[in-house]
Amino acid sequence: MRASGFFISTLKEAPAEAELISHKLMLRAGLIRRLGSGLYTWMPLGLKVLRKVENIVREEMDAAGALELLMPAVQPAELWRETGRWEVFGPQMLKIKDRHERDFCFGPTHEEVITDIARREIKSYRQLPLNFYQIQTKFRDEVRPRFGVMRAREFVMKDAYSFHTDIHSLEETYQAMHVTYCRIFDRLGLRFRPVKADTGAIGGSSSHEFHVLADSGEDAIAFCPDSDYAANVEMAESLPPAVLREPAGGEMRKVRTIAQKTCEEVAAFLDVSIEQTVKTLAVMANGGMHLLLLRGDHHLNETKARKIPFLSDFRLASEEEIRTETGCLPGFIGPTGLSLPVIADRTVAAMSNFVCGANEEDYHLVNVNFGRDLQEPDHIFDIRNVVSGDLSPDGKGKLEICRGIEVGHIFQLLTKYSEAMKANYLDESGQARPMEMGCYGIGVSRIVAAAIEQNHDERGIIFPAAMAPFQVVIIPIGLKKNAEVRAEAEKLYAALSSAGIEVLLDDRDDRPGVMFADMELIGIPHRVVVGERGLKEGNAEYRGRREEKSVVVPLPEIADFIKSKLAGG
RNA sequence: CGGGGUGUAGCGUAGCCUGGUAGCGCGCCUGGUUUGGGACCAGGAUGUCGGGAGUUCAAAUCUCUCCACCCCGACCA
Repeated sequence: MRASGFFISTLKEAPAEAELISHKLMLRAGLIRRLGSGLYTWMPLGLKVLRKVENIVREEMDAAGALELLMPAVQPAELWRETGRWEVFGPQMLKIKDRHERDFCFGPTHEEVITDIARREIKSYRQLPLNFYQIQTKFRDEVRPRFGVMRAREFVMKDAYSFHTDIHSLEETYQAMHVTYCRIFDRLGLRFRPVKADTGAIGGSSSHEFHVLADSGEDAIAFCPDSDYAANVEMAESLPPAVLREPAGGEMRKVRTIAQKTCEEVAAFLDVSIEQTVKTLAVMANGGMHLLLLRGDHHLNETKARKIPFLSDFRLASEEEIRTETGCLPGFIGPTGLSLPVIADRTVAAMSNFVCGANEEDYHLVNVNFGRDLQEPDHIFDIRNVVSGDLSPDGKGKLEICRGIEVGHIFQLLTKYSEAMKANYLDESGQARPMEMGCYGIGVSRIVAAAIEQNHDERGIIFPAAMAPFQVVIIPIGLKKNAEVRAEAEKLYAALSSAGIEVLLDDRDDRPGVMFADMELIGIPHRVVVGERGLKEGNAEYRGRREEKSVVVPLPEIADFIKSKLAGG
């Protein structure tokens, strides 16, 4: 490709709307342009990158025996009413009406459609297992689209759905998809980690998310450096402390803590560590107030709390409710002297001589102990997020926390959809049985942003080879002025092109600095400069995108030199 | 949806408090000189100052209202 016949549209300054580095770079490099909130055009350059990702996904899915099809983006409401998700999915679904006032949606996902296909087409156990996939545009009316294509409303997704006679077969495909996903992300050159995930509203048993590791990731991941344990922080269990509760020390005392409301403030004010403090959260659930106890530096995990039957409908109590029940303000409440049910986190249950609110404005209690100053907690549960340094649930070390961008998610749906939609097959004995199902998603467009998030420097994008729009750029210096430069650049361009290498000839005849800066911003992995200076000695210059210095290569060798670089040399 | 903020040329922005003929950098166009890290000189084009209403002799500036976008939070197969 010649730059003069292509469309390169770079920006020196990033539009103010972009916050995240990948978003800024994608706009500056001219990969994408925004049309509206969460709506992006993939420009020719960006589309090349997107297609690279799609093709790798396609190749690996095909290799794993999955079959590509393409379902409609627009789906009739009837299907969604069958599974009850027309209402359940909520405002995230873009609902539309056709000219006959019939309800449709722009598909946010395709379980209903594929299950409809399955029930029509699959009759016999002899046809199973099957795994269908598509690469297609989805629309989810996100509460808050942000970060460019990272969390856009319209986006490209690969979604696969498998059908089985039994759970054993489902497990096999699930494992095969797990392996396939690892191969895909490996080929894309990404640093990633599969993590155990909450199965969420979609239901089913097992579920893994695949996260690209990046500081800007939206999800927190707890992982154990000494094993392959990794889980979404929402999901990771915090084990009870390994040490037993220490014996009670001095008398409980009431201390004045004027205007010191948060545990941080109280700890600093009393000059004790925050690990000695207990925070009390008042929640309304099951028709009454409950107190949740957490160590001062820990955070409530709502998902875990909701799994406790009598807290499933909890919400934080209002200031008014707290005042009525405890007689004081939030910030000074504590578990002593109240006849409200107390649910202690496992860590709190093992604490002694702690600091907590006194249920009196501007006062806290110190040296508080269960069994002495108040009764033992009514319930002990794991209700907090794990933090760095916690014991790994697999018993193999301590957890660390990192951030990740979710680029893949695999689920075992079991018969949730096949039962709702009567997708049955006949088994060996002629019995109708619901198919077991699995579902496997990859956020294709998001991968591009995630890759940039993970691979960039102050000059711009550094594309992994597998998704670079071009592998090599030839930059001639003085193209119009110097016939020899032109001839040699063309010769090299022809040689690399005919070798099937994706090469860009920057024939814009701009100043060298402009061409260098553009190509570095765009992130082309390999660069060859052909200029008067080198030609005098019969040389071209090569520089890798990650390298600081150029190397001089004799002209007759440059094509082979590039080929060996592309081969990984 | 709650809280905060922004909207001025393609991009980045000044001006707004204290009302008086809209400015700068980059980009773009023309001509010339340049050509190894985002050139220089000369000339030029581009603005319903987000929309509407109001106050005023006069509104980018003050008031009201609507819209769009961004940030934080809640949400997220």
